[in-house]
Amino acid sequence: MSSVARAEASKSEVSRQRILDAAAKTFRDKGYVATRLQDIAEAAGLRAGSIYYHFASKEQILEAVFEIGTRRLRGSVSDAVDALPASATHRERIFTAAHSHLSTLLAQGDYTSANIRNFGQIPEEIQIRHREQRRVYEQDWRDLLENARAAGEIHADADLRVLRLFLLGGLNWAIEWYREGGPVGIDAIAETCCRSLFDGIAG
Amino acid sequence: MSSVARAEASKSEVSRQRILDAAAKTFRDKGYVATRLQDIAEAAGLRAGSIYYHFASKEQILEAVFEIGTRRLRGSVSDAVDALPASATHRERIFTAAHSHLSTLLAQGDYTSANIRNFGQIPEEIQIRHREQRRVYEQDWRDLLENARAAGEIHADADLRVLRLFLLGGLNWAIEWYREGGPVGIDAIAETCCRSLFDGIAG
DNA sequence: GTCTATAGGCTGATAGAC
DNA sequence: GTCTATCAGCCTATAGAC
Repeated sequence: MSSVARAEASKSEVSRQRILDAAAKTFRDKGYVATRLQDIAEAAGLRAGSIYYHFASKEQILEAVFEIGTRRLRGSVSDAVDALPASATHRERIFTAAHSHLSTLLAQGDYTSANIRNFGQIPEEIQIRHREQRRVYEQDWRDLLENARAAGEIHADADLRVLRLFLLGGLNWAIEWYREGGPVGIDAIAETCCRSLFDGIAG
Repeated sequence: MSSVARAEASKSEVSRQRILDAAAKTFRDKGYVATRLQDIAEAAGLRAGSIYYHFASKEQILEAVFEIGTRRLRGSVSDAVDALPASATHRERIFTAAHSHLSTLLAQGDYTSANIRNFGQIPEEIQIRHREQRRVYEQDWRDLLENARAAGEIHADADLRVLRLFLLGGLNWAIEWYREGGPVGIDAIAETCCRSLFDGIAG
């Protein structure tokens, strides 16, 4: 009976999800162009031709992965910051946001890191279509930093744009070197980066 | 007469150089896999087939670009730091290194940025072959930071590994957003990042 | 929904003329 | 040294059976 307001996902949705998961992982690891439909199909447990029942083209898979990646990132960070008590300092908010950003990137699936790693090298048309979505997330960060400065928690003459790009860039870069089970955990990275940036490393 | 101890480059060397320049730029912009021999040939002013007089394969072009990229980066940074007076503080050394790193990345050709942008997504075999070269450059940075800490210019309990990866990552990330003639220059970026990291941004 | 089979286009690489 | 011509292989996408 299809009228059960379906409590569980349809077969189609399950496959679609498997394809997206596999694509995100492979895009992240090898890059979009180097990824073959066959790679995605193998990892998703079906044949390459079957993908076209769910997606019209390889590009559409990329766009879906990107869309999910940015949405999840923004969602995680927003949720984490919103969960803080109203009494939280701006510094605490920024730390929480940074931690959530890093955690989403490194531990919560490949959509976000696939997005970040491939964005600069994909066809311009697709970049343009997804730039707006990115801008929204960046705006969240602008607000975080500006509010902190307005409250006097960041000194008045700081260049917030470069600061934002530097902080997020340094965190994003962890994609290139972080390994699960390695010498440093996600908490420690977020902690070190934020504390260093706020308090300085000078002895 | 070929015995003039050749003051100018041979025709072959000129073409080889043109190919490498074109390849570095295209690898940087579109990525290694998405770059066609034809793209390189067009930018270098010859036909795709002619490339094989100079290189045995596309992979060999990549390896040459990588080798040059890392060598130039290390050379620039070393030269800049060595040019400082012996009286320079460790902080000045680190700033100079950061500035030179950034400058090489953003203003001095595409070899270094092609390397940095593609490294994580190329075949593992090539990664391994070039990892040693990278390690040498990273060691330069380890030394810079450790010397600074030993001299008391970085506080004693700092996690230098994460700090190094954070700083270099934040600088490397500028590849993704820096535009020549944009609102912020290279000097300003290096200055903001280093000063923020050393002195902190807390108000 | 997923399969197999294959069309159609592109690209890295080679061969031989000049 | 560089060209043209071409081969061989691969990969996206489609068609039709089940």
